[in-house]
Amino acid sequence: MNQLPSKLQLRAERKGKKRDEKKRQIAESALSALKELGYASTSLRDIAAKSDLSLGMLHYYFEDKTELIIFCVSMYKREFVRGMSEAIDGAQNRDQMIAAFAEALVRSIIDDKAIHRLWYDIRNQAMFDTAFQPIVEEVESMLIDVVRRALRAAGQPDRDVEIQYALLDGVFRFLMQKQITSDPPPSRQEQLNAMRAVLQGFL
Amino acid sequence: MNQLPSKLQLRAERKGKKRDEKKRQIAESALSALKELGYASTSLRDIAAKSDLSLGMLHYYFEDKTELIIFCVSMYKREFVRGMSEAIDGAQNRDQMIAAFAEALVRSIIDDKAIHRLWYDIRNQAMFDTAFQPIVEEVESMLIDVVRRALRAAGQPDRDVEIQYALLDGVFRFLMQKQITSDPPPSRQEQLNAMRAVLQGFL
Amino acid sequence: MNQLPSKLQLRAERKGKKRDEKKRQIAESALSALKELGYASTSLRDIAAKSDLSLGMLHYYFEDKTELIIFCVSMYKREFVRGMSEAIDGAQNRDQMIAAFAEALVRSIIDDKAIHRLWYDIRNQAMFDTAFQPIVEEVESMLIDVVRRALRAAGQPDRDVEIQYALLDGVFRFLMQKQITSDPPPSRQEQLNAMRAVLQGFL
Amino acid sequence: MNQLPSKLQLRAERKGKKRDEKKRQIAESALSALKELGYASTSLRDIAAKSDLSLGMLHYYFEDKTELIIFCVSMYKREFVRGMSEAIDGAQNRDQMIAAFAEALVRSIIDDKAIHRLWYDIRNQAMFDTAFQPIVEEVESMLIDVVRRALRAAGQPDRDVEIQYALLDGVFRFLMQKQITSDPPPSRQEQLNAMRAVLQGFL
DNA sequence: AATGAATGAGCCTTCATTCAT
DNA sequence: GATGAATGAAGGCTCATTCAT
Repeated sequence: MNQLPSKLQLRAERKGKKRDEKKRQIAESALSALKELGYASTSLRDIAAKSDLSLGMLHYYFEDKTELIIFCVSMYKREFVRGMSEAIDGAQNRDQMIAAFAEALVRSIIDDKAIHRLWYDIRNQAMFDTAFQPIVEEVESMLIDVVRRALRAAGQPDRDVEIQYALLDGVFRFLMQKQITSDPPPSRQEQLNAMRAVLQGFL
Repeated sequence: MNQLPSKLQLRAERKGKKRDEKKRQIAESALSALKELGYASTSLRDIAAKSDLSLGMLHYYFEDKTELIIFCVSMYKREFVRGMSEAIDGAQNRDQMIAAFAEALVRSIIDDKAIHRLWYDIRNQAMFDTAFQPIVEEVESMLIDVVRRALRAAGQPDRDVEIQYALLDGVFRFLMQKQITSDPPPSRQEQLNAMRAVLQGFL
Repeated sequence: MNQLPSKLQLRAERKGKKRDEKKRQIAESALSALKELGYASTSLRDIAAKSDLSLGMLHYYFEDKTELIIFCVSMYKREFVRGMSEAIDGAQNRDQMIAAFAEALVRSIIDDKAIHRLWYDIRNQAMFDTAFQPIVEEVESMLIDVVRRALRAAGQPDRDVEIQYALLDGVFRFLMQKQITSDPPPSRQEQLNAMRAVLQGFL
Repeated sequence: MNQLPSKLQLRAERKGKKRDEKKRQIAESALSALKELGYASTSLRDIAAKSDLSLGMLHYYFEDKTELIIFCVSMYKREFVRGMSEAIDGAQNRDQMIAAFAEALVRSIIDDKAIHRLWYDIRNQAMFDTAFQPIVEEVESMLIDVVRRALRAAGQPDRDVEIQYALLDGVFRFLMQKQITSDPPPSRQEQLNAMRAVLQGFL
C-alpha cells in the first residue's frame, strides 16, 4: 500500500527523528523537576523554570501536561527495565541471579527513589484517570516480563508471574517508601537482605 | 485530681460528642465523592455538591481539606482493620485462617475497591506531602499488626512482619488495580486462589 | 405630646439601661481583641473567641460589625478625652498646663497605643465609608474642644483651634507610630521633650 | 569585572525594561480603582474590572496584592516628592519658599486627595501589617528629607526635622480629610492661609 | 436572652492553555 | 521553531450574617 519512501517522506521522517530527539531532551530536563515535587504539585511553570525551558516550548512539543508526564515516566521506566534486564541476564546461576537482581533493585531504590515515587504516583492516577492507563499497562507488562525471564532463568515455572511481580513490587515499593519517609532510612544492607530473602522465596 | 464532672463540663462534653458525630456524618458523605474522583481531582466544592453539604460547613467542621481527607480515610481504614481482625480471630487453625483471611481480603477488594484506591492515593501523597505521613504511618502500623497476629496464630515467627505485610499489600493492591482497570476484572474465584496461594506462602 | 411616664415606659427604659450596660460590657471585651489586630483583620469570630463572648451575642446587641466597632472606639475615645480634660483642668498656669498635657498625652501613647492605632484606622475608613463619618466627627469635635480649652486656659486666642488640633494630632500620631513600628521605640523622655516643645509652640 | 554586555544580557535587560514599563502601566490603572475604594475594600477583581485588566495579568506582573499596592503607592508618592522638591528648589528666599511650598501642598490636596487618602490608608496598615512598613519608612524618609531641605533653605536649624514633618503632615492630612468629608470643603484660599501660617511657624 | 450551627458570597491565588510575534 | 504575555476557570479558604433552638 505504501509507496517506496519518497524524498518527502524521508525528510518528514528525519524531522520526526529530530523532533523525538528534542522531546527526549526536554523530558530529561522536566524529569528532574517532576521527581522533586510529584505530579500533582508540579506546574508546567515550575518545570519550565527549573529546566530553563520556555513555557511555550513545553506545549510546542507536548500536547498537554499529561502527555509530557507520561513521556517522562515511561522514558525513565524503560531505562529502568533495561537496567534490570542486564542485571539478570548477566547472572549464570540462580544464586548469582538473586544477588544481581537484589543488588540492582536496591541500588535503584537508593539512587532513583524520586522517580519511582513519581511512577507510583502515575500508576495511582491511572486508577482514576483512564488517560494514564495505557502507559501504566505498557510499563507493567515490561516489568512482568523481567520477572518472567528471571523465573525462567532460575528454572522456575512462570505460571503465576503476575502475582510474583505483585509480590516483588509490594516489597520494592515498601522499601522505597521507607527510603523516603523514614528517618533514618533503612541501610543498604538491610534492604539487600530483605530483597534477597524475598527473591529466594520464589526464584 | 479532677472534681466530679460539673454541669458545665458535662455540657461541653455532650457538645464535643455531637460535633464528633456530625464530623463522622460529613465524612461519610464526603467519602463517596472522594472515592469516585480521588484526592487530587476532588475539590471541596465537588464534595459539597455531591453530598448536599454547604461549602461553609465543610470548613466549619474541618480545619482544611487535608484534615477532612485524613479523617475520612482513617475512619474507613480503621473499620477495614477491624473487619480483618475479626476474620482472623475467628479462625481455629492455619487452614481456616488462610481461608478466612483470603475471603475477607477479596471481599473487600470487590466491595470497597474505590476506598482502597483512595487509600493508596493518600499513601502516595504522603511521600510528597508530610502532612499525610502521620496518618499513613498509623494505618500501616495497624495493618502490620493484623499481619503479625495472623502469623502468630499460624505458628509462624513474626520476625519479618513488615516484609510480609509488604508482600501481602503488593498482591492486594495489584488485585484491586485489576478490579478497577481490567475488563473484565478477574473473577472472585481467581482472586481467592491467588490470595490463598500467597497466604500459604508465608503463613 | 408625651404622656407622663407610664409603668410600661419605665420598664422599657430600665430595659434600655440594662441593655446599654451589657453593650458596654461586651464592647470592653471586644476592644481588647480589636486593638490587637485592627479593624480589617479582626473577624467577629476572633472577637468572640478572645472575649469569651458568643458569636450570636455580638449580633444580638449590635446590628453589625461596623456598629460594634464604632461603639468600642467611641467609648474609649470618650474616656481618653475625659482624661485629657482632667489633666489640663488641674493645671494652674501655662507651665503646669504644658507639663500636665504633655505628660498625659505621652502616657496614653505608651499605655494605649493599640487603641489609638485603631482610632486612626477608623478615622481613615471614614474617608472611604460614610458610615464612620458621624462618629469621627463627634470624636474630633471633642478633641478640638480639649485643645480649645487648653488654649484659653493658657491665655491664647482660639481662632485657629482646628489647625492647632491638626498640628498636635500630627505629632501625637507620629510618636504613636514610632512607638509601634520603631525598634527600639523612642523613650518616654524623648517623647515628653518633643511633645512639650510642640505645646510650647502654640500654648 | 563584567564582560561587555553580551547580546543575551542586552536582551534580558530590554525584557526587564519592558516588563517594568508594563508594571507602571498596570499600576497606573490599578491606582484609579484603589484611590476610589481604599485598600481594604478593593479586591483584585475590582481592580481588574475597573481597569480592563484580566485577573491573571495582575498576578502575572505582581506577586500578590500587597506588592501591587506597594508599587502603586510608592510610584505616586515618589512623584509627589519630586513635585514638592521642585517647588521648594525654585524658591529664592524664605517668603518665596513659604508661598511656593504652601501652594504646591494645597494644590496636591485638591488635585490628588484620593491618592493621599490611599497613602494614609497604607501608612495605617503598616501599623498592623509589617509588610507595609518598609515602603512607609522609605516614603516618609523622603518626605522628611523634603522638609529638611526646606528648613535649610530657609536658614533654620534642622534638628527636629522629624517633628516638623509630623506637624506639617498633621495639617496636610487634616486639610485633605476636610477636602473629602466636609460639605462644602474649605476653599483653596482658606487652605492656603492655613498652610502658610503653619509654614511661617517653623520655617 | 443567648447560642452556635449553617450559609454562601467573595477573596486571593494558581495554572494549563492559547496565541500573537 | 520558539517565546512568554495573557487569559479565565477553578481551587481552598474566610467571614459577616441568619436562624432554629
